[in-house]
Amino acid sequence: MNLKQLSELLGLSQTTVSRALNGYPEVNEATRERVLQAVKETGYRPNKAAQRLATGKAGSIGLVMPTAPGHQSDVHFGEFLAGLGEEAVRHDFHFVIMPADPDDEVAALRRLAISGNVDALFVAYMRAHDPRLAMLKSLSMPYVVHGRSFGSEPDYPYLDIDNEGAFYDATRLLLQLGHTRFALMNGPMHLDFAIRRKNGVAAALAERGLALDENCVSHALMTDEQGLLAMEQFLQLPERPTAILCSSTVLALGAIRAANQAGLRLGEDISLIAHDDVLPLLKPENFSVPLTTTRSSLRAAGVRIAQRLIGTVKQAGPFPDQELWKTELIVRASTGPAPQV
Amino acid sequence: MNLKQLSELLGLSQTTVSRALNGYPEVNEATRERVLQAVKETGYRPNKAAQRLATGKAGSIGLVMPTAPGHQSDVHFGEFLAGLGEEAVRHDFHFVIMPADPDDEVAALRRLAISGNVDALFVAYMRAHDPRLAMLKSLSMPYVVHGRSFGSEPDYPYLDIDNEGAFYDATRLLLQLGHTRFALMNGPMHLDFAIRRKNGVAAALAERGLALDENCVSHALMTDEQGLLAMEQFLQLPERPTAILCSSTVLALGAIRAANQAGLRLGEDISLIAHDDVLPLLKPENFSVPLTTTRSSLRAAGVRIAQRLIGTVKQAGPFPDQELWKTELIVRASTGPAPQV
DNA sequence: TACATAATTGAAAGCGCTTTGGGTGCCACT
DNA sequence: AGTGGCACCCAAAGCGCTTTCAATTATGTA
Repeated sequence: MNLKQLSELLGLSQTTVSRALNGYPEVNEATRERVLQAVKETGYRPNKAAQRLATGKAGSIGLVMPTAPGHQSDVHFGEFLAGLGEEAVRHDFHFVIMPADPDDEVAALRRLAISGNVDALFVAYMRAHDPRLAMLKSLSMPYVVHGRSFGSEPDYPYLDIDNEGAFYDATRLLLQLGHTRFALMNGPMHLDFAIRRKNGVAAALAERGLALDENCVSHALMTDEQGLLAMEQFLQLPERPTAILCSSTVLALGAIRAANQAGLRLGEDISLIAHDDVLPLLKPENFSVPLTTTRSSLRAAGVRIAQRLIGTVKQAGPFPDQELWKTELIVRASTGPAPQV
Repeated sequence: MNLKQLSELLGLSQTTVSRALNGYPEVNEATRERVLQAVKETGYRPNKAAQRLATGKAGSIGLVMPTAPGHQSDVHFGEFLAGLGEEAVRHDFHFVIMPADPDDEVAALRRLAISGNVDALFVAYMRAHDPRLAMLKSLSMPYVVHGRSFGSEPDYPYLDIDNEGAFYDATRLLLQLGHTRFALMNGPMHLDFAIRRKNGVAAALAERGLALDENCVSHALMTDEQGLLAMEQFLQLPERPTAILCSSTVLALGAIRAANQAGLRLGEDISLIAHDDVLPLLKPENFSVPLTTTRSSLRAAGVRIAQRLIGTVKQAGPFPDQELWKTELIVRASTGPAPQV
């Protein structure tokens, strides 16, 4: 069933039927009713490809999903997608997800953009000096970046959390508790958030005349195994750290396992603060020793970015171009006074 | 840059350029080279919407993502998606993901199908007597179901794991270890896999003249919190179970926390077998007491389903219509002999 | 040399929709 | 009666591609 058939069925022109469906004012209410009725009975749905071809709009936002045979799926991705979806469903938008090898992301993004399949783009996993920014700017298609790109002029639309502030605050808390030996369990070094978090820690330490020992910094994929490994290394250091900052609750999972295996009590022998993306699977309050965290909901960020993206496509009013969300510092049992030596 | 511009640039007709690009044999190799060269230089990419309109094919597979403000994102979804993506990227396929309220899934699937945006459909989270099956059959669009629908004639294309067999085997193992009091921590009751797993347990117990006490069966969302709750209830039973079967490692996470809090030693006071979807985040071998599991990779299932879907669209068939994968029973430390009373 | 045949290329129709640029009545006002 | 304005409706062009059908040139064959 297509427009032509439907209009013939109704004895109307395609024009009128199309107008009736799209809410144009110049169609008689009675005929509009008739059309709507016929749509219900026939189950007619406009062909999206044709619609897009004719209007240039498709009601879809595009994103690239990094993937490869060895590539681990990322819980954070799913959670963020849930947020995007929650908002998209309200506007009858859908996603076009282009899987792409992580090495091929710029090209994949470009292909996606000029494929004509999407109205707007979303990009995440930002790196320092991210090459995708230049490409996006050249594209004349709305986009929003999740995160920022260290070293690039911040003149692009983004939503980010205050990573530096979060880790600055967390570090200060630990300093106040008397800790002096710190370790940072971070995400991959090239990622923007990792850089900023490290800077936040360093800044807070510097205020007390302390510095972050490079041996006490790990950069790795945010999996529990990497957390375990990193923690094991930290614990073997001659002056082992008593305060651990952790870029994800996933890493914390492994880190805590390592600490337990070493017979250390969390919140007493060793203190830990993790960043919490509010993953439904890993609630810090459910850890056997509830975790002190810096918190910011990834899902909420997804919702907000979808709002901005869809709003821009629909030309529904101006949105702030740059948003920086503060995180909350939530104190639970995994932090305590530095142990007396 | 579109076909017209490109062909003018080359002094060729759109026909020839199109044919050159799509690998038709009747075009001179020299001109094909010339076209390919121009494509490289200009960065031309065909408009997918137009392509789809003209051919009816779009190189995309569609799926519905259940979502709603309160709806928890599901790690399993992300992992499965990673599998689909791994295969899709090899064929330059993409996904169209339609977020939809869980109550609206049939309609959403229908909308997606007739939107003309996708070449094939994938559906998961199958229920007993699933209403989507009838709809899919009426659609004349390729689809593959992940899982099956209990109570429906199995005449649709699916890939499923042998849930009944898995839990039958697991139960038998525990029986052999001398356990007699069993509990099953299952997924939501209406889901197909939950029904079959329960049947598997019941079948194995029946062989020994045992039955599954309804008080020892929980049906809940597969989150760690629900696992905790369910376990707490089991432990309060007058005759508390010594053998726990768990539909997911996520549930097991909570269950184990509850057991620990009750001072029970896993693999000694209480034995547990969980089904392992091979989530990168939750490796059963990394649990403080490594978990005995029935294993089947969700991601591998994603890859395979993508293969079948894409293969069917590309008519690179034929593919088996029904596939039932056996699971592996992997014994680790969370199972031990039943404690002497 | 003449003619069938193969190898290339093009013109134009069509995919299903939106939208521009007219119509056609009908009414109120001069 | 003539004019302008309104409320409705329609024919047809166009979005960017594929594909049918036809035309042109090159290559053999008798």
